[in-house]
Amino acid sequence: MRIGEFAQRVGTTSRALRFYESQGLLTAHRSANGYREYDEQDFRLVTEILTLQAVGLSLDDTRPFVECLRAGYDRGDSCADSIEVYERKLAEVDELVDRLNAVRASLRAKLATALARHLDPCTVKSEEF
Amino acid sequence: MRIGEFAQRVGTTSRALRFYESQGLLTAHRSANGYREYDEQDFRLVTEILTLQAVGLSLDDTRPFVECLRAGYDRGDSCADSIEVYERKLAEVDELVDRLNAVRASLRAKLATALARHLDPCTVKSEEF
DNA sequence: ACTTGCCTTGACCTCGGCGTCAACGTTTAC
DNA sequence: GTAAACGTTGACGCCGAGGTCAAGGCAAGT
Repeated sequence: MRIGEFAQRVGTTSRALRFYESQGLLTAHRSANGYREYDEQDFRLVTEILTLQAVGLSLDDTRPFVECLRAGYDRGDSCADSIEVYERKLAEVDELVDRLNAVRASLRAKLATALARHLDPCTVKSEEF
Repeated sequence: MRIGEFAQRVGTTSRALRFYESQGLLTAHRSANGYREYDEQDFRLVTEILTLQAVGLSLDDTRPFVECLRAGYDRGDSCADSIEVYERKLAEVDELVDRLNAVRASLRAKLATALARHLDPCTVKSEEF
């Protein structure tokens, strides 16, 4: 199958597929005229990439999963490197959520104080922050 | 005070100050030789910018706050536009936290499944995902 | 006079993940 | 035969918030 139809079936664009290839994630076969040809295996690789991106992994983070599939495992996360990425990413997300919760609290406090001051500019003056 | 010392005192860099000026957030006075001069008012403006950036506001989002201060209010969030930014940003953060929590759950599930499979490849086979 | 250290503007670099365009070759339908 | 609709590579654009030169102007100490 050629790149355009393949891209549509797998749910991405030709440009993205060429980009993944330029990053070394894919290695497309070429037909006689130089056109890229994609098969079932490529479908699994690209699906893995897109699924992982959807949960926030960077392209580079998907590399171990893709290599794991290419090594013959039936799942991208059957290899130790992939597990490590899961764990690292999970820690990153945890930390980000914590930071964002702090930010949220801070924003709520600022908003509440500003609104209070807006409603009653005199009584709130000296106790803020 | 000139830009270098001012930057150091307020806790940023000369480059950042020039950038804020290029974005229309600051309007520095110039001394006879063309050097920028900063005063107490600038200190308050820049402090406001940095404080808001620290809680995740974009530079552009700090604009209403800065304008509010320049309009003579003693707080950057004394104006309606600033309050709106608080509310919008708070909603954004809320949504982001929700999304990240979903991502975290998904990652945890993937990790748990992959680890289980790793430990015991046979029993887990048909119940995953 | 000379060096050092500040200042000025302008312009390009960074990062991720492609989008978009240019200029050209191939396949396919009419 | 020819035009539409594919494909190819290469190169530049985008987003935010500045970093990092480069080339030159000023001020001050020795």
